[in-house]
Amino acid sequence: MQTILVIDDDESLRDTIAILLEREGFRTVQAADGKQGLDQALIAKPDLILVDLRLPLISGVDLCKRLRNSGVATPIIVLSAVCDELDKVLLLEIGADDYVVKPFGTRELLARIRAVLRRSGVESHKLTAFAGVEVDLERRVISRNGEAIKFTPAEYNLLTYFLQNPDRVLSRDMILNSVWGYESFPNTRTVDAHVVRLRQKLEPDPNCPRHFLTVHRVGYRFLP
Amino acid sequence: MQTILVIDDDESLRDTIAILLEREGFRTVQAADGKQGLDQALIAKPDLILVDLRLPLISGVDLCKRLRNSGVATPIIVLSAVCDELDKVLLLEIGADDYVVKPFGTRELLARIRAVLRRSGVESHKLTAFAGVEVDLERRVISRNGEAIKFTPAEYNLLTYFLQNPDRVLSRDMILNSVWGYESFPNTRTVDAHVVRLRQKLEPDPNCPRHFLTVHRVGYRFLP
DNA sequence: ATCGAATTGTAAAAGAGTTGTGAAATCTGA
DNA sequence: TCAGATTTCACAACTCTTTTACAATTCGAT
Repeated sequence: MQTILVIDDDESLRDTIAILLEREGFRTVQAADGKQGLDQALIAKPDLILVDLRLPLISGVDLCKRLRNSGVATPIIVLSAVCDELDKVLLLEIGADDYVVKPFGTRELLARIRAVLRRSGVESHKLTAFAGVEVDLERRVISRNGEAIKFTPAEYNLLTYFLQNPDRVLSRDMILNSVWGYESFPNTRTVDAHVVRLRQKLEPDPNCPRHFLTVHRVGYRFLP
Repeated sequence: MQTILVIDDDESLRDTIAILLEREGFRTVQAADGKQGLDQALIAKPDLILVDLRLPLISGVDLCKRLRNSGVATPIIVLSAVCDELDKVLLLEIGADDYVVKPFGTRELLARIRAVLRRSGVESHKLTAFAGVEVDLERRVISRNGEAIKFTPAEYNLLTYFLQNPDRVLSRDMILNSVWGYESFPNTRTVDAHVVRLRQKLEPDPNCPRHFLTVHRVGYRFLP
């Protein structure tokens, strides 16, 4: 769960934003002035900071500067009541990632938060299975040499199971239990059928598998 | 020359604003109630609308909703006598661009009008969903090749959710939670029904979707 | 080495489940 | 009450999964 720090001296706006964010599954921390904000930014270690430009004690601009100077890389979105005071160049210089002009729509705010989080987040949830083949768990996309390959749900589940258990001998029963669950009871041959399809889609030469190996009389083994 | 429609039941206030605006080089059109206002908004095609919240016949809130629902993207500034009745989030959800609390200074009003006009002009808040289709989050207007398309609230919400989560696999449950909220429990087929309508309205060929893709046994994925 | 029983590879058929969609039922706000 | 929006339903169309059948392979015992 991601935490967002909201720094604004307008309590009702803070609450509105907090409710909105919590409804969307974020955790929120609030601060009413720049000093509190700075403290919370360091203590609560939020994933993103929403900060008003005009703040008591320490202004939003100073807050950004100080955070950046202490090596805090948390993404920051600046809120501002006045369009004109938003010197975009300045904002970027002090290390803000985006800005929103008040009054703003909830959807706009959410969209910007998501965009910034996505940009700043650990760029990509990509996982390299083996030479040329990548699996993007978040997007549920599998690609070879950059080109997406279509997988059915069962194939996808089986592949990710192999990925999570590389280099181990996996019996058909283990595979059935882990991938198909305890509530369905397919034939063990089902596993074979799916492995065949994984090989056809992913092995450079499906006739001579180098990654999805058979372990005779036991099951299979995945070698990255 | 830019035209501004002023909707307020207080005739002397209307006149004051009109004189002020005309002195600044705007053309003005007036309306005394919500019904007239709606008519004028459609007939006079103003560049901006100033509207009081409390109006005879049709309230300011309804007026906004109706305009946005009929695909009118004209920027709207809401006037209100009471600060408290200004639920800012609500205002933005119904598609207002800014608000001014009565009594207001002429300088403030002019500044806000200019700011809104500037924003709505060049730096529009339009977001390109995909080829030919634009979504204006701020005004809740969706258009294809410049022509507005009517969307019901549920359709609009679903679309913006897709827009905010491009290229990700979204399960029906995720969609229900995010778009419908935790308090209603519609059937998962409801999602399908709405996706169908999005496709009918937005896909070049609804029979062969290129943007609203099905992820079998999981949900959907939006591809810009 | 060779045989044969067991195991695995594989295409294709059969089966199960999912999605698309129009229409009906239900809900909701004016 | 009515109109529009939303949700549910029913069934067709479709995709995916599982099974099946048979060929190919493995491997231990002759």
